[in-house]
Amino acid sequence: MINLTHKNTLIVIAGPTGIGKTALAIDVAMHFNTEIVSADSRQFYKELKIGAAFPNRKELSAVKHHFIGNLSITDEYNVSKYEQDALQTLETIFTTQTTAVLVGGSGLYLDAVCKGIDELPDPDPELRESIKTLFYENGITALQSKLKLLDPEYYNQVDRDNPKRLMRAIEVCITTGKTYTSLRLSNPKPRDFNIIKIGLFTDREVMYWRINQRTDKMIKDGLIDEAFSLLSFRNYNALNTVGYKELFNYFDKTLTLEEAIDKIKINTRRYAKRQLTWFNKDKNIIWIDINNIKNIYDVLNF
RNA sequence: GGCGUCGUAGCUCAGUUGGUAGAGCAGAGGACUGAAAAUCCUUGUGUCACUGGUUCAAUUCCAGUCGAUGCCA
Repeated sequence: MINLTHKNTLIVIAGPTGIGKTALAIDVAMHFNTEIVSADSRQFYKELKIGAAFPNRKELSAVKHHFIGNLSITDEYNVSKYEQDALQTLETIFTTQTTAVLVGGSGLYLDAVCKGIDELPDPDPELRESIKTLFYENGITALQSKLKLLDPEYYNQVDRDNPKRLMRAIEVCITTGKTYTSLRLSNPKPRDFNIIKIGLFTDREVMYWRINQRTDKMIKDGLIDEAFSLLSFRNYNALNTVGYKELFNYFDKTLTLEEAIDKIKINTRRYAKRQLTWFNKDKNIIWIDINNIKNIYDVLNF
């Protein structure tokens, strides 16, 4: 049992994909008669209903959800915008409620709400293009030597073979005229609500079995048609997503349908593992076995 | 039934002119600040099918057995 002050409370529900976060969030939100804020970086996009495992119609009508299908795949969006949007939504919810539910599998997005992220510039599309061009034409070593000049300290810390991170750091240095290191403070921002973090887990075997089942169900529910209808948008970041990229390869005939489905399962498992790596680092998470899910109300009995 | 080919890591296979073996994939672990379902890093001991024989030494050569597969009947 957790002793809380008079402040409002945010109940965070985290965990790997397919573990049952959606159903639990709805249960908890109904219990507290409140609303749900989603922190799933793919459920934002209204075109990804099947592949991003949207809550179904019944679930959506049972509890008010925020950030489900609120964007289009062609929209530009990022964690920083999400942080602002989510905080504003929470503020609104807290005008009438003392409790709110935040649920999702995107660790970075969850953290953005819970502790904020540093003040950094949004990407400048033109600059980003030119840095990409540098990379495509001259390779990773060009990025490395550029970053070494701009921010030797960060250069010594980054995973230097990771083009995305090198590019972002270079981009920040150029647009601000400062080093990325000097801006990357990792200072948690104070929030004026209490946070209780719940993590859902189960045996690895069961988790993988659930993922496989869910993938097969998505296919049955029409994932192939959904992906096919989005084929012409494949270059948008929102479609660099498990479930779609593999089916695009099937449409390209570089994979058979069976291979594509297997690949979706494999990539989903890996995604789940990466999520666990992220969440396991967070010592504030109270872990609950999905077989004893009702225990959550002992934890939340405040 | 005869002849041939194959049987090595969870899977697909490489290799050892005889000194007990290595890739890809899968799996495992990790990182993570405006692309995050993204991106990146680390990680390979297994009765070399079984039983005998030759040999200082066999997964490797020989014989037999079993299993797979192809061709002929």
